[in-house]
Amino acid sequence: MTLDFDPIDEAAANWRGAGWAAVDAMTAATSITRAHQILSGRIDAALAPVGLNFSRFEVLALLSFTREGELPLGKVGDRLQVHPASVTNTVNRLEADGLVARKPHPTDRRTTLAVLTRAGRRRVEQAAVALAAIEFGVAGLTGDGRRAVDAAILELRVAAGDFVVPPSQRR
Amino acid sequence: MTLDFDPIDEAAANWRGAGWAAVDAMTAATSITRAHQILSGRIDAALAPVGLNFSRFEVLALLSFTREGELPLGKVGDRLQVHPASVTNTVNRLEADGLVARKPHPTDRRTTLAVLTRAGRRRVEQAAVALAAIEFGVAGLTGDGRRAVDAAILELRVAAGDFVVPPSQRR
DNA sequence: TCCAAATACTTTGACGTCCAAGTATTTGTT
DNA sequence: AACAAATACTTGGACGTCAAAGTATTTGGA
Repeated sequence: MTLDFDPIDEAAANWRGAGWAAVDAMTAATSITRAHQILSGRIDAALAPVGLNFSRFEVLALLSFTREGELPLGKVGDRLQVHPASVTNTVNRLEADGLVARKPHPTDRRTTLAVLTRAGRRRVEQAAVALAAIEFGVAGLTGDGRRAVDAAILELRVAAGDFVVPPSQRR
Repeated sequence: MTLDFDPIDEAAANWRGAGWAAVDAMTAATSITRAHQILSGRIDAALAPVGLNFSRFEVLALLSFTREGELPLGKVGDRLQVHPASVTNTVNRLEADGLVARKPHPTDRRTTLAVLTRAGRRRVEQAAVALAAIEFGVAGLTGDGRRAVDAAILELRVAAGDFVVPPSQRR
């Protein structure tokens, strides 16, 4: 079911017709929402044969970048910006698949570490290859388009307080 | 917990360090994913006091743009690009709140129409005001940024086959 | 030293999404 | 006319997300 008109253009026309405000903001928000839908569909499809989904992959990748291949669950949530309950859930499933193990923190007994297993490391490599092969779902975006998206969204993320730009490297 | 570095830059550096491919594609995909997270959080927060969430709002808005305030459920799914099961679910809830009613299609008994109620029409107006007030969550994006996002994502949507540009209006 | 507050994680429950399968009805062919 | 295929929607199940509440442990005063 492919439409023969741009549904976002159509929505914008409807909003104007109804006299509703912030039409340009609406189209930007809708575009981003739809882009996310497209990407996440493609990414999960590419990861399914490898036995992962995007959240699980993100956790494995993050662990693989650390020196020891381990990180407290809380840090994982902070880095990936996901809710603690989601981290628990994701790590449960990774653990059930033997890709990660839980290990007590050596000095703080409140804390649990997620440790990448041998199998987890192999798996994340496969997944990275699979994702690169589909260009992370952004096939269809030119280099310029990708840079434009990165730059525009950087504004949004900074405004949302995702991170503080240190005074030394403001652009 | 605000980081003092850009987690996406950090991820890009890690990917390069690991020798993984398609780093620019990865950052574009991650940016879009994060932008979606930010927007959907803000939008749902703005709609909660009105008693809606974004999916429900989208259905009401779509109905409000039609001449009769009604549409077959299938059309709703096509326009909003959501799964039929999600439409059923969303309409169930809207119906439970008295914002929409189901009505049999006059000639095709397979088809069910969703009809906007008086209350539904009032509610969608309130919601539109609430969303305009927060600029659909894109506060932080300049006009240029919004246009850049729209244009770039348009490429992506066309490439994904969201709609076919009629030969008469190719740009 | 003691204890309230903060921190770290898990559990439970409400919702949202999708897929796959099931029911009802209509369409298109033979 | 008969019936297989397509269409429209619903149902049930698997998963993902978040919020709120619960448990355990550590921290930071008084």
